[in-house]
Amino acid sequence: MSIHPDNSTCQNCNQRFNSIFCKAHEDHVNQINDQKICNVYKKGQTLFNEGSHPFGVFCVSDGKIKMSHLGDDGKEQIIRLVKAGDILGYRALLSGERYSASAEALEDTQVCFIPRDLFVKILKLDSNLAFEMMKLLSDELHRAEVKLTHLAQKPIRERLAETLLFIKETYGYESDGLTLNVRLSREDIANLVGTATESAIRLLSEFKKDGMIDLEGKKIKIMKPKELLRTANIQD
Amino acid sequence: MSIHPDNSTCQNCNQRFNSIFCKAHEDHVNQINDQKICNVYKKGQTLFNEGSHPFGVFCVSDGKIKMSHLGDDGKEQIIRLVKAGDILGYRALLSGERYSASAEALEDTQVCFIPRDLFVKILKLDSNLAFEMMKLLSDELHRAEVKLTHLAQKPIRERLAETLLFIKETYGYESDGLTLNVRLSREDIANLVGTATESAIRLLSEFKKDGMIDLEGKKIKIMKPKELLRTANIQD
DNA sequence: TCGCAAAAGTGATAAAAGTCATTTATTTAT
DNA sequence: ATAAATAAATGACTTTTATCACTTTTGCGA
Repeated sequence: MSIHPDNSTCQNCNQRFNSIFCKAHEDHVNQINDQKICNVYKKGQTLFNEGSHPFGVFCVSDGKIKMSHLGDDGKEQIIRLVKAGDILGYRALLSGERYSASAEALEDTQVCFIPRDLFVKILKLDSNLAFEMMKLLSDELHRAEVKLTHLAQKPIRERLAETLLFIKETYGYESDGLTLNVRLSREDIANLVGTATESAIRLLSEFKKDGMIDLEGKKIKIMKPKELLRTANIQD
Repeated sequence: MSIHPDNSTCQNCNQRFNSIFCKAHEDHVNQINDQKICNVYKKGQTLFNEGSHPFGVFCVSDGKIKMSHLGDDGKEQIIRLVKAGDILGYRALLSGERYSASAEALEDTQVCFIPRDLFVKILKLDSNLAFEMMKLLSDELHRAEVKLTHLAQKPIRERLAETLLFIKETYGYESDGLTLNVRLSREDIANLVGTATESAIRLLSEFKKDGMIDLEGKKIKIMKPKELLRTANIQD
């Protein structure tokens, strides 16, 4: 992954109008551009760890990241999949707490860091940005509440189908229009669904046998999206 | 429950400095006071229903409310317990969506309604209030993510113990310093834990047999908080 | 205060999901 | 290119939890 020249300033970032900063004042974007620190994280590298202090927020210009909690017995629960245009690290910063989740690159990823003080200052001055932030938090809260309800009430089969569709919504397809545009380990998929790795593996095999998906190593092809949606049994 | 004179204006509301409006500008509080509409909901009455449109936010001056999602098979999942000083209805309003949860009074409850336009206007003008709102949303998001992880990873026994402690944190004790200051049906407790009603009943009996709690109808006494905490097996 | 409906409680059973042990396949590093 | 390490897959078995059917208790309205 190379850093494209046109992507090296916030003003020209191809995620500019795809991000929370879409309605931010131009002056404020310029200030962010002046103070931001860009960085590349290799696949598997950690952006921050549960328990450490937030010094700012991260803005993803390219790549993919997973955010996860570590459960009491050391099992990881993936709580969010991050894509280009997303920001991360804001939850702990706004709560005034340490990070409650860790962030790890799922592939080589390019990220800009915006220092805490600048971000807070602009959030205070720019009510449009503040509103976008509140909307983002509200949407995330909604997602978390729905997931929580499904974890409490739906069987793993339905949750796995839902998770595959969620991955599709988040990262989309490769150019073939079938293959999910991310490589996740079976363990990651299980930690997204909230189940044992073996259970996720078994159900993926079933889905393949039923012809809903196709598996080829870590590639997952969605062959019958409608049947997958029916399997997910989503009402809302 | 009578309406206390000193409680009838926002300025004198005993929840004034216990609420999100603690840092709001005095002018803005006065405006809210002019436009607010106070109301009493009897036990079991509904403030709003999943699927309907939000026209403002509710601010609780006295009483208790449960907020819940209806799962696909009609089973309710309680996602939040609301107490005096809390606001509710902001999630859908800020997302620009319909309510994703219903709110029902757990006892006779006194609530003020703040119209949408006024709330949004003040939120735009008052960056202190906006920050409090962001903090509130971030805290709720954190709670939801932790709960989600525990639903995915912890057995029901631990989740029930955690739920009892959560009820204690939210509503506190009665004057005896032992009895949880709320009456919930076994079904409500099960819907909070995320389990079948029968399972909740069975485990509550076990907790009683172990001497951790005492049960007397809907009264729940916490006899051994430390052992309950140990049973909850909380690391964070 | 009686009678009825709803809630609480209990037991038996079934289903769902997790765990453990082992094999097979795939990466990764040398 | 090959060995070692890691991940995926599979089967047998156990544990957890839900479901169903039923009894008992409680609370509420007529």
